[in-house]
Amino acid sequence: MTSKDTLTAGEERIFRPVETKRASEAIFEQIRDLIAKGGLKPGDRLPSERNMIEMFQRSRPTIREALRMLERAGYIRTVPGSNGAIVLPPNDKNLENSLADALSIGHISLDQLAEYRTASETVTAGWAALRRSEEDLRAMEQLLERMGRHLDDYEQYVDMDPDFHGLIARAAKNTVSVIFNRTFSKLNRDYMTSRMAEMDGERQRAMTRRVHQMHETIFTAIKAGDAEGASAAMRIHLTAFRDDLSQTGR
Amino acid sequence: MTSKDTLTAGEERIFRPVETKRASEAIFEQIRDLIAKGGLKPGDRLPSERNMIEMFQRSRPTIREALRMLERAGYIRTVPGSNGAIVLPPNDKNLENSLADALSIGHISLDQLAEYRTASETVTAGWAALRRSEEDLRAMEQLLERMGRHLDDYEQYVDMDPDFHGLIARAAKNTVSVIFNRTFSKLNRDYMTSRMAEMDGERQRAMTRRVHQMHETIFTAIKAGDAEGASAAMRIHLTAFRDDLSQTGR
DNA sequence: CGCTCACAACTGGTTTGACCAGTATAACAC
DNA sequence: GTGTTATACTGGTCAAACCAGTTGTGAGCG
Repeated sequence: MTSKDTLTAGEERIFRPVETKRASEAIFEQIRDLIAKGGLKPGDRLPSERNMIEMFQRSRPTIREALRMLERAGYIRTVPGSNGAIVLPPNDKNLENSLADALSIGHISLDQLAEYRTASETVTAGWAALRRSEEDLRAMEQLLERMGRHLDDYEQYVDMDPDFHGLIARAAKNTVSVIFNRTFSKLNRDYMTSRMAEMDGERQRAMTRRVHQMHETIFTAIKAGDAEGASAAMRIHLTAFRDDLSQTGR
Repeated sequence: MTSKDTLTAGEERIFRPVETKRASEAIFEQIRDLIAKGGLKPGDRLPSERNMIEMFQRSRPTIREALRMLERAGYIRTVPGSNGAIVLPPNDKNLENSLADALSIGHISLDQLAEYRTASETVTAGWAALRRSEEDLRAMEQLLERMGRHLDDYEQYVDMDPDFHGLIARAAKNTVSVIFNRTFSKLNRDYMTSRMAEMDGERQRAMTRRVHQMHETIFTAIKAGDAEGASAAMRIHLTAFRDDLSQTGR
């Protein structure tokens, strides 16, 4: 307050942080956006570094910094000698990895993850009931039938579980659901199998059957176009499943 | 099959891919591991680039490539002039960036994103109503009051909107919600402002007021511990908001 | 003595030009 | 045809330099 007319620190929220672009950052964004918008499809090649020098009017180290960023973000892969970096297919590995990182660092607890997953897939199941195509239904029915043949082999069954949930996400016609679903599935899977391995055979079989029945219920609701029912069934399924697992002790 | 004793292409999964390390990659891993293992804590500074030249016995461009990767991965932040890159606290931008990247690379339409966001924040609002602390309520109330003073300046208002939703996510006590919320806000923001900029002043003000009223409603429900009400209000808010924006034409 | 201010010694951002070890391709010999 | 070999690329790396900005320091002022 005693300062003349200079702004002091600790100011109100009048200013937004100014983003001073690094050249490499700008190049990164340009290429990233082009890929995201489909201007560059998976398998396509970027120009060679020396060609990009002319295109971006920037030096090679600068361009290389941008390439390293793109690489880290999972957009491209560069191999020496081979002409130009290759655009990678959309891949959730990065997402899954960073989520896994956050998990291991301990910022996200398994409980919170499970809770969010339950909510997410509950909604997704509802959408699936409204939007599933005949093709979706066929795929689910087929998978369910296959899963039904493995009721006594929980490992096999658990292996296929993510696929079933994945089909639902696909049927929901929302890409965000699909991506998150895959991430959740992957993160939960190890946990799931290890917990089930602790059970005795009797319990494993009982649980597998319970799970399968819920899957059938969910499928029936989705087939009937019953969004409410599908959501409810999914919520019960995931909640019950969580309880089942946590009962195993610890 | 007819080849003598040489291995043909398309071989089985006998070999693991050999990883020929780039120098910058090796440096990246060294620093990343040091940070992950706690050898470098958030707030610490890396040595200056020129110092690292001697430590790693590598040239500056090489070291800079490693720094760009670390930056992209969310481990550090570099500011010009300031001595040495700063180690960031885990989880912060890291996850959001890879989430945003993964979302944008997956060719996700804004519609789908908005739909999922609506569902996600609806659930989150419900949790917030059940779990908000006094501190959470105070923060929301304060922010709402400040926002109420900018009803005629939609730019300012829109700027604070993500903060409000962020507070709700925080109150929901689910880290996944917080992270996703931030990601959604980030992705929606540019879109939002550009759409509102197309409106005439009258409409902007009317809309800002409508939005503010919904914010108040949501807050009231959360304060009252009314999960159903909070969820419902949030759903209405986001849905109405989407409709408002899409009316703008195109 | 304490404060201010200018200057030097940094910092990160960028460029240039060069070299190396590989790869792809096309011309060549067979 | 097939096999070989140049050659002209590619990415990976280095060195030295410049700029614009920050930080730290110390001289000089009050």
